Amino acid sequence: MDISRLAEVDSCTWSLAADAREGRREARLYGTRELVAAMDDKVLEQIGNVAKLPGLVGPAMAMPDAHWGYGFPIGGVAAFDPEQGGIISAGGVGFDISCGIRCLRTDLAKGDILQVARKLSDGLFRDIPAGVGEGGNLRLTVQELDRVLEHGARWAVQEGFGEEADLEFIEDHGCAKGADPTCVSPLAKSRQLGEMGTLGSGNHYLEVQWVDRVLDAEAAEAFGVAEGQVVVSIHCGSRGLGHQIGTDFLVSLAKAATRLGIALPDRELACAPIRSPEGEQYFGAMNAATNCALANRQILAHITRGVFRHFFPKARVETLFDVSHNTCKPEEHEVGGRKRLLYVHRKGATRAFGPGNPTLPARYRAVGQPVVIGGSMGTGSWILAGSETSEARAYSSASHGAGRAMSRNAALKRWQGRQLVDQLGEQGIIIRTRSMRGAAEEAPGAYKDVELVAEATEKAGLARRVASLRPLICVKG
DNA sequence: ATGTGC
Repeated sequence: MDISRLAEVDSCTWSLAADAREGRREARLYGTRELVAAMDDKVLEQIGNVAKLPGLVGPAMAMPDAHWGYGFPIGGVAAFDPEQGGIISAGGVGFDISCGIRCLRTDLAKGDILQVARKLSDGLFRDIPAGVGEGGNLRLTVQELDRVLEHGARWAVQEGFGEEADLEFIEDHGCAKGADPTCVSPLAKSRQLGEMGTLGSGNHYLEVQWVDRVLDAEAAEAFGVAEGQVVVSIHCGSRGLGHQIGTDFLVSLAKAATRLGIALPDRELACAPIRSPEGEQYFGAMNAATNCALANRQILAHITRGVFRHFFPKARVETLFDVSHNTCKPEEHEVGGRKRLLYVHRKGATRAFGPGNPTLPARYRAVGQPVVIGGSMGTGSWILAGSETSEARAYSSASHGAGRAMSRNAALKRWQGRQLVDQLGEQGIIIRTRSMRGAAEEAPGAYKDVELVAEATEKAGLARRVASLRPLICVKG
């Protein structure tokens, strides 16, 4: 991107000035000069378009891992005031509603895994349903699914998938408020009846990792992680249900925008006022999809525990945290000296509440919310903590991953899946997948350097680095 | 992201 159009506010903050004639408010990109300059021009165009939407409060923002998405960039954050005509947008949440990462900490050491790595990868690959259209071991009725959509991970725990103690460490304690299954189409529900407890495809994965380096000893202790310790990260979302809701509401919100005379800078930014029938219906459906994703990750965490217990009967496998990456949440934030209720869209961005936030588990409250930056296949990941400055910087938001640097098609031309899997194997990283095409699309080289993203996230004041993770086993969707 | 794509 041509950064000469941007003002350098500080070394990690780049501003596209408001333009009254174009009806555009400020757009802001966070990241080092190198990361922002390497982003596609489309990121600037898209975040500039978001800055034209009604009821925006503060700048439209892009996180350091941002890249081109549908309407909003992935890595986009924007807050809207419902009392000022603020909108809600399906493109601002993303198709995979509440896609996110469940992070489990174990009391195992890297050496324990190395002794059984191949067999453990067999067990995970056998028991974790993964891949396009891959069904799970559950078949629900519509009535049962409605309970999933209302109660989220709580439903899963009640059904015997996991432990009550997991719920404290899930965003919203495992159940998103405002879910309304009656806003979800029969088609969206039917697509999900056989897909609870499945990983999906694309960038989704389950990874067994070890803690390579601790940078913040106090936060690491609060999070219960230490160097050499093994953790498991499960990255997945709301599967067919969330995708169908996104598809359904793009149409419904576009009609609402036309009816209400909202000028859309891009038709992919279909949206409706938060206080409108279509806006409220999308909010109800989106939260239902969030509960689907939270239940999905809860079931997968339970399956993972089962596989680990087979090899390590006494191992502790506890939920460190579960963060969503694709959400729109009503939150109170201080703007101009007063608290305001805002609907914060985070698309490919993590909520990152800072120290002292009363909704955080007591164990983490003093250090801030755990934030997981998921790396690309076979590279590193990071655990961070929400920082004091995150609220003022980005309504308490941070990066969610390495972020793509190259399209899937470009990656397919450049890499071969089998070769990548073999190369990573030589580095001691076991990749298990049913799709070599998917593996090529997910080539590490098609992503930004996660080290640079994590560093920039900290420098930009969005979250501070706690511990880096290195992969041992990766089950790819 | 996706019973991947009209």
